[in-house]
Parts: sequence; C-alpha cells; structure tokens
Amino acid sequence: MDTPDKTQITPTSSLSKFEDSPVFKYIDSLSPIELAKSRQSDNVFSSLAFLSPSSLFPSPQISCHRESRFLVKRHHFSAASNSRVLQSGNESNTSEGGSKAVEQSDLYDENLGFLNNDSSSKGISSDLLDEQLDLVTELPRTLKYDCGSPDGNLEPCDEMFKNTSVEVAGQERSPFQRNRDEWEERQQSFQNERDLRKICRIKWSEESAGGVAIVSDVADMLTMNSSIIHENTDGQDMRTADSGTTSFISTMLQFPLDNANNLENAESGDPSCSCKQSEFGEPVTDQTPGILSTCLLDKLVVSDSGLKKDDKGEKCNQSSHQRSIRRRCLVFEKSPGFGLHLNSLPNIPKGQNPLSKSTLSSMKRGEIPHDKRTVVTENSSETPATFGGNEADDNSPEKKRQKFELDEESAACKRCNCKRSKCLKLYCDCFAAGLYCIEPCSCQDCFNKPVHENVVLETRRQIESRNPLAFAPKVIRSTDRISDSWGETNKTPASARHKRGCNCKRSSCLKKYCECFQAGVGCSPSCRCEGCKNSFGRKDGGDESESDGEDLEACERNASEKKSHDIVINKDEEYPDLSVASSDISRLPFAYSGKLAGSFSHSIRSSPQLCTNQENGSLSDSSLCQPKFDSHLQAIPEDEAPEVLKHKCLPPVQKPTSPNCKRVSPPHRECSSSAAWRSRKLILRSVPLPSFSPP
DNA sequence: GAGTTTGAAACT
DNA sequence: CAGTTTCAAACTC
Repeated sequence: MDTPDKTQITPTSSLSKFEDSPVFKYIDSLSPIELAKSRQSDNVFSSLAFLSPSSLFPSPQISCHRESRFLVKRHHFSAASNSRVLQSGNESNTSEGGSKAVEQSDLYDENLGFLNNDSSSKGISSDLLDEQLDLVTELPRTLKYDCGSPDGNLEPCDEMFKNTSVEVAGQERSPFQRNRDEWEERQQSFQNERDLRKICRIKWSEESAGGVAIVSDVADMLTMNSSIIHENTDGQDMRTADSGTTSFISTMLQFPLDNANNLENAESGDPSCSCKQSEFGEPVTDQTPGILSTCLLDKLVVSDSGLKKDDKGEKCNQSSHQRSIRRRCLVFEKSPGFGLHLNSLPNIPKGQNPLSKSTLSSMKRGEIPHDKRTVVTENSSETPATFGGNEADDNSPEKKRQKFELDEESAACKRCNCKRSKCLKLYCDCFAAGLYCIEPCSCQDCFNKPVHENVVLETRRQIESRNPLAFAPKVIRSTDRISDSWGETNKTPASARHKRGCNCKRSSCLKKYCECFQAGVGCSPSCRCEGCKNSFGRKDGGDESESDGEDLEACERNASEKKSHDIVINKDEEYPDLSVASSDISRLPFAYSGKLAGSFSHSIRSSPQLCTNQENGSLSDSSLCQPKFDSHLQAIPEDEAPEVLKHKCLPPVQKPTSPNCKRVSPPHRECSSSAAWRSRKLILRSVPLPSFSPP
C-alpha cells in the first residue's frame, strides 16, 4: 500500500478491463509490478492478519470452511472464467465483474452499518487488481461466515472486509449504487423464497464442480442474513438471529460430510449428482457449498421467524418447502436446545415434511443416496438445465430405492396419535422430533403447537434436564473402517447401531417394536434384548451381513417407513478416545443433539442459547452433540466421505474446550501473517484438519 | 377400526 | 438403579 506504484496507477472504474488492455500489459511489463504485487498481496493479507485470528475465526470449523472456500474460489478465479459469479468480470465486461464484487462489498458494509470507503481507496496497484477483486469477492462473502459466528463478532469481519475491499469499493461504488436498492429490495421481498431456492441451488452448487457458481447466491444469502441480524434490533430477533447463526454454523460443521459424500457420488456418477456437475466438470473438494446449503437452511429458520405462524393450517400437500422450513423454524429458533430443528428433522414422519426430503436431503447422505435423488427431484423444478451435468443413472438400485421411498413418503402423511400425553412427552413422535404437531396429527389435547410454545419449550427443558440425551439421536452410524466395540460386524456403510440399544423381550428384535430393527440397524452389545434375531445384526455379533444388499435395502426402507430416529455419524475414527467407551453415548463421539455436542455440536455449543440446555450434560455428553437424522436424513457414513474432506470438514475436536460451551479455536487456525495465510491455504488442501499443528 | 401386543418413556 | 406404570406405535384380527 505504500508503494509508489499505487498512486501512479490509479484504479479506474474498469480495472479489470484495464488490466486486459494492451496498454496495461505494456505497463505491466515496464513497471516493477512484481515487487509491488508481492508486497501488496502481503499487505492485503496482513490487514487481515492484523485482526485477531481468533476473533476473525472463532470457529475452527468455520475457518476451515472458509479457507477451503478460498481455495476453491481462487482456483476458479484463475482457472475458470466461466463461473457464474465472475464470468462477467472475466469476459468482455470485466469491470462489471469487479463492480459486482464492489457492490457486494458495499452492500455488505451497509448492512453492517459501515460505510468506510474513503480510506486508502487510492493506494492500489493496478496489477493487483486481479487479486484485489478476488479478495473483494471472496472476503466479503467468506467473512460473512465469521460474522455469523457464535461469537457474534461482526466487526472484525467487517474490518477485515474493509481492509481488503475498500480500496476497490471506494472507486467503483457509485456506478452500482443505483442497483443496490433494487437488489436489496429484491432480497427483502423474496428473502424466504430465495432461501428456499437457494437451498436447492446451493445444493446443486455444493455438488457442482464449479462451486464458484453459487458464490454469488451464497453471498446474497449471507449478506441478507447479516442484514437480518442487524435490522432486527429487538432482543427477540437478535436472539433468533444468533440462534440461527449458531445453527447455521453447526450445520456448516456437519455438512462437509455431506459434501464429501456428494463428491464421492459425483465421482462415481451417482444419479443424484446429475445436477452437480459444474461447467468445469471438475469435482469440488470444497465443502463450503454444502455448508452454505445447510447454513441457508438454518438461516431460513431464523429469517423465517418473522413468518412464524400456526402450523395448524398446514397441509401435507402444501408447499412442502415453505411449510417444512416454517415448522423447522418454529422449533428451531425457540428451542432451548438444539435437539429440535436439525436434530429432529430426521424424525419427521414420512410424507409429513416434504421439505425434509428436499432441503434436508443434503443432510441425509446416509448410506443410501436416496437423499440425492430427493435433491435432484426437488431441484428439478428450479435447477436450470445447465445445472444438469452428470445425468443420474435412473436404473441404479439406489435410484429405485429412492423413488420407492419418495413415493412411499409422499403417500403417507400421518403424524402422531397421542391421546394422553398432550404431545409433550417423548412418546409423541412430533415432540420427540422437535416438531410441532400439525394437522395430519390425530393427537388429542395437543399442546405441541406454536400457541403453546412456552409450554413446549419448558417441557422440553424439563425432559432434557432429566435426561440430557432425551432428544439425542438414537442411532449411531459408524464407518466401515472403524473397529469398534461391535467388531467386525460394523463393516458396511449402512452399519449403525442404536445408541442406547433396545430392550426387546418378545419381538426378538424382528418387529418395529424394536427400535434397532425399526431403524434398520443391527443390535449391539448395548442392547438388552432377549432372543435377539435382528436381521440387521444380532447383538451377539450375529449375522449382520444380511444388512447388505437386498436386506440392507429392505432395512433402510423399513427405517424410512417409520421414523428411524436419528442416525449419527460415528466419528470413532477421528475421536477414538470417545468411540470405545462402553456406554452407548460414549460411543458417539459427536452424536447427539440435545445435550451431546459432537463434531457438529461444537457449533451448537457455541450458542449461548443453545448451551443452556447442556449445562446438565457432562463434558463428554456435550461433546457429542449432533443433529439427528431420521431414516431419510441419515448421517453421512464417514466411510463415504473422501479422506481429505473428512478431515477438512470434521471439526478437529469435538470435545468442548470452553466452559461456556464455546469452542476454542485451535492454534493452527490462527493466521498471524499473510504468509501464514497463504501457506495455510495450501496446507488446508493436504493437511487434515484434525491435526492441530500449525502450518 | 377395535383390540392386543410391545417396548420406550416416565414415574416411583 | 430397578421396578412399575403410562403411553403410543406396531401389530393382529
């Protein structure tokens, strides 16, 4: 910034264009751009470094995602000029692209109440434009995540943004101001709608090789979210925003797995990946899109708070997306714990919550890709033909199964039938799932409705105080690589076990009375069943191979037929210390939701609001938090995620390190210098996140 | 649809 | 923690 060149080469409104011009090239060849560029780059990043890394990246997971995001984005910036976001900038109208970036920046500042474009807006070397623009585009969006961190530290992010983007923003702002209002207005008007759409779009994006294509949308969402947070000044809204953010983060932490799974499927030509091929045709190793999709989903909940209304009128056939989101929102934002929302979605009875199949499809990359089918189906209406890349193999068994399940789910639309519990006990599937009862329910004297929100929450609180794991996922899905207490039986992607184990006496674990059987998982040593004949695997280590192939399919179908409750990814492999515990819970490193904080949970824990319910939980329990998934939302088998992604996505440590349930950023997350930043970016590609060793 | 069976949840 | 009761889903007829 202090280089003479910066003043000499004043950026114009179309810097990118200038850059491409012969004159520019000529100047470039003459000027000591190399040095200036190097310094400038460092300065840019140094400005970032000035901020406390911890403040900027309070969440290791978030940082991880952001960084990976950077990697991908930068990659595409340089290599892919046809990305949707940047295409304008890389095509004939380069200034446009830069302008958009600036616009984003401006909007971002405005949303945050910071308009600080006058500082150092002239000290920029033209040859840095590409990088500047890159940063301008990346940082604002990327930093949004940080802004939405549980810590709620928005300013650092903003500062960071200012330091990096202000220079350009200050110069090109005016030409785009007129578009800003329109843009913002559009955001407000179609916020919810967009959220929904974006979920699908991002879903596609997360699975698309391009990844960059969705940056714009994501940025919009992020900006919008930020705006929401700031605009809502009352405690209620603020709280909601925080909650949403927290959830969003928690989801972010979780979704990498999904993404990883997606990647794998994409590479294998999975039908569900039909719309995830990018124009570049290269797989995305960045889980950010996936994260975003999830984030958006959660964010929807937050932003949807204003739309909160009685679900009673909701019909199964109604706009499934919106309704589902609303339902989720209701539970989610108000829930004292996170057992609701994500954790509960899985339990949504078939056909009850269509959204769960679409929006949440991204969450249910379980052993079966049917979720993806859902995604494709849901996106089909909104996903442009261009999104379609790798056409699905409609004839694949997974596809068939998915269709089967979809039809099955669509056909049914029932919910609880409680008569005496008022739907305020775990007997009630809706309540247990963290959902309000809706019309399809046949319950009587139901209190599990928005109008009784306080009662619901209080009851839930009580239940959780009694049993922190009450709303925890009931099924743990482990990886085939894991050699856990279940031994060799745990070798298939579908391998999973009931967290607590069943206690069947007469059903021989061959009927749905048995939760293990119902979930389509084999019994484990944790089960206290008698005469176990579970076809999915006997607790004595019996034949689980049956769960493979057709039996597996039947199993999963069975699970999907009913609430298969929550399936949790067993992260034993990465958290062996937690995986071998004798108790079921201890076997769930980050399984669970209500109280347990797992790999995902950290994010959850990061929310003060959400943490309140975890007070009673032990440390280990807290570390096991994880959203639960129903049969349709089964967690992604770890084994299905590429190694790199797994490491990348999975939070390094799920153990709570902060008394107040907040995660403590690992040292390696800190970037004290631009060099570190850069090197870290490189390292992130190859170094598994679980390793806390700094670059 | 009514009644029975079953096992989880809740209670003591 | 164990035993009992309550509850609602699963199941049978």
